[in-house]
Amino acid sequence: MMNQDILDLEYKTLHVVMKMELDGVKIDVKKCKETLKQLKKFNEKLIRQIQAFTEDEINLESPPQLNKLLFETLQLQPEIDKVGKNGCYSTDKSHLKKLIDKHEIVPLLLDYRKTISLINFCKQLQNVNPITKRLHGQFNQSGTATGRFSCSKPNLQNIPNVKLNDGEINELIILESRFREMFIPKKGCQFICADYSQIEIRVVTDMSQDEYLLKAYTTKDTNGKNLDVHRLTASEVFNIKYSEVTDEQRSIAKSINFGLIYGKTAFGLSATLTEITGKHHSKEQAEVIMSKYFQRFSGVKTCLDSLIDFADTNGYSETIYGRRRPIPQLSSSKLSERNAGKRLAMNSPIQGTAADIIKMAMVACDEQIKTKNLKSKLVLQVHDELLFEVPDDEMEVMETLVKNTMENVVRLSIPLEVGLDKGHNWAMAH
DNA sequence: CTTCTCACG
DNA sequence: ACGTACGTGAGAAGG
Repeated sequence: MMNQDILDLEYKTLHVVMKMELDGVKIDVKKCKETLKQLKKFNEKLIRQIQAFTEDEINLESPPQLNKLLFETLQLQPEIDKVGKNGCYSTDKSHLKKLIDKHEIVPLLLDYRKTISLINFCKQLQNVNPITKRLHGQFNQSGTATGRFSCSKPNLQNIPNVKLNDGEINELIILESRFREMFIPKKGCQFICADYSQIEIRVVTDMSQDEYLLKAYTTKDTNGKNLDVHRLTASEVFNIKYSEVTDEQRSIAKSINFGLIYGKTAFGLSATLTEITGKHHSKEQAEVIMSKYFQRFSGVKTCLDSLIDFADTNGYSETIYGRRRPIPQLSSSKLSERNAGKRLAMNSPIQGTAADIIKMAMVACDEQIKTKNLKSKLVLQVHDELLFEVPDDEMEVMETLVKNTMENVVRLSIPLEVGLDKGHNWAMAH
């Protein structure tokens, strides 16, 4: 039986979600069509270039046919890779990237894949409702294992999110960066986009009461700004001064911090290290870093262990607010299944608590908007982010309302921080 | 119906 | 010895 608090939360959320679906979101269909045209042109060119390497036409969507082309006709070496269930070498992005210098067809294939994916996004975004002229995705409130939403028809939670660097010249990346620009507020309105900063790591901090994580979120640096968790992690793990952490070290620390949320192993970390640094890292090297991490962040270690213990004795995991997820894998006779169960036992309370918090925030924002008689509307939720369509004359009130409501909807032992952005499209570029 | 690939958090 | 990072949805191919 579900915890009554969570049940109440779901009932309140239901109402908010219903309005969000009915209101929908406005799409710049013109921009979408123009982008589609350019993508199709780009795609046709790529097909011509790729087919130049093949005798007879092959279907690029077919992994077996692509395998034949790459590893038989063109004689590429599939690098130490294992075969999948169909006896194929994987040709996904990460594997193709390793072959990028081996043959000129590889970058073409990568671009081809991207254009196909972007073309499909274009097609989906044009399906606006003929009456409302807006796009009404379905935010599925029940069904996920952790308490998150999912979204379908179309899925509005996986729209490409690419920020352009200055001087970017890659045409595909530029096209990709347009997708969030296609989401626009109705006339007389702007968007406010509010996202929780590192909410999952903050949840871990609260659950673990880890000394160093608490320090990261409660002390300020010399400029009066909050410490950067990843930088602090790097300085602890690599035994260096906070101010002397390099970008690469910070990046490694970041992948440790996110990895721990998923129950990453030394094997997985070694692969990440190899990718980040471009130099091979063994499992043993990764183990040294991991043990150093858990030695310093011993509160995190204790916390993760007790999450596993809890799920082991109860058969389910639980968020701070009492949302449960059954984890039958923990009693499996197969070790690999039990290990998978342990990862779920660590991850689910963390991801689930974050999901609980943003649901509470959605309800609280909705109540505030109602009592203040505002016309602002919630139009999208993307796990740790809320997008509001706000009339110009409500901008000022809404900015403080949204930020304060989200940051104070629950009281953890460290502050929750919300980043706020506003603009005339979802990309907030200008 | 399953597998692969790719987009998001 | 075992397999190796969690949670989603969409589209295409192949059995």
